[in-house]
Amino acid sequence: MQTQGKAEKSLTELEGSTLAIIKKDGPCTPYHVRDVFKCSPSDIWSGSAGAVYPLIKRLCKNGILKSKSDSVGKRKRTLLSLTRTGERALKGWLLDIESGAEIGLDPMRSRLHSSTLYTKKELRSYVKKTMQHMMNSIPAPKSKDPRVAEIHQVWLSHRRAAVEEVLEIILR
Amino acid sequence: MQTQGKAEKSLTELEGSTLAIIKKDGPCTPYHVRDVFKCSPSDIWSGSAGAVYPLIKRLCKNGILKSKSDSVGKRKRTLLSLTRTGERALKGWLLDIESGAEIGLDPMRSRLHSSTLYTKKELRSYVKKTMQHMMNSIPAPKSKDPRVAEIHQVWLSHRRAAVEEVLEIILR
DNA sequence: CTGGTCATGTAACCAGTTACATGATTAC
DNA sequence: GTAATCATGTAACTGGTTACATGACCAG
Repeated sequence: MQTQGKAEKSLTELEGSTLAIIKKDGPCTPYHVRDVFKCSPSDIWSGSAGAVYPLIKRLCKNGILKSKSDSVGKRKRTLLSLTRTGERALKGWLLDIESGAEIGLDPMRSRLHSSTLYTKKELRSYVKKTMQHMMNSIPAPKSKDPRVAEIHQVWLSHRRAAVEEVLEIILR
Repeated sequence: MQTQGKAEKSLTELEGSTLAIIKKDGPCTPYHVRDVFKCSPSDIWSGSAGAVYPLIKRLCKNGILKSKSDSVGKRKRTLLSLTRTGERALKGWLLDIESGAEIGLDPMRSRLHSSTLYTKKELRSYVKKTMQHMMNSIPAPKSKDPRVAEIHQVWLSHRRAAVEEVLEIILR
């Protein structure tokens, strides 16, 4: 039983992330939101125009976001911010236990669950190369907050540790 | 430059996982493939009929899978196996470094990148509850191989460790 | 004056979702 | 006999993708 009038179905990951970006980076343009997704370390969200603009239009229509026109010189733009409903929805997303507990998608995990399809040699070499590639080429999300980069590195290290421990189990 | 005649675009995660299932579990039905996805620890793939049957039809048409009719009593079914092309495609997927290095989607990671939107108390409590929920209620993929359950537990523990270390950084 | 960035959007397409529909077989 | 499971599929919908298109502004 919600106290809400409307059905208030909970936000998707893309919607929640979008609201979080807009909340953090103040009134900002859809272009900026796209940019954040484009520079994110995961390639799950391409941040394509065809995804972001319609999404934002939808959120505005649902009263989650409000937009206001602005211009810098002759160049026009739209500044987005959260409505009160939007703030509530974001809070709900941030504190959603079921969703947060979800293990999501990890391509290496999928592959290791099929470890019987590799030879041991193959697997060892594959894991080594892949983890090397990850450490060298997955970019941190760009942020003014210096901790974001640090946190990113911690994530990568833990992922590597997990993969290597699983590899041990498989090979032992 | 491929030695292939056909374009051979690489498999998606769902396609690769599907081939891996069929390869591991011998000639099997689409129904079985669905079942594996339905019981997987991640809810990324629902294993809905509307996803699996068309996917398999597609893979058959592309010469990746071959199907053969079978019946148990009056009940008809289709048994799937990989073609030679399919074996090659699967190998390619299993050994794809770029894809394996991808960090994919992790709902908790997304949220922790927006840690400034929580109060410290809120965040501590959220993480604790969420990790508890994960350890208690994310099912291991069902498999005859006993290591699969063990590996699953290792993954969960590492994920918790990662989340907790990141939390330390945020709160310090 | 050219290339990069800021800025917004659309169109065709694709792959997944939920919900529906059917029917045989097996276990209680 | 009835509920669960095995088995296959479709239809309407949703929400992403790539590719295309336009235009202002700024730095060299």
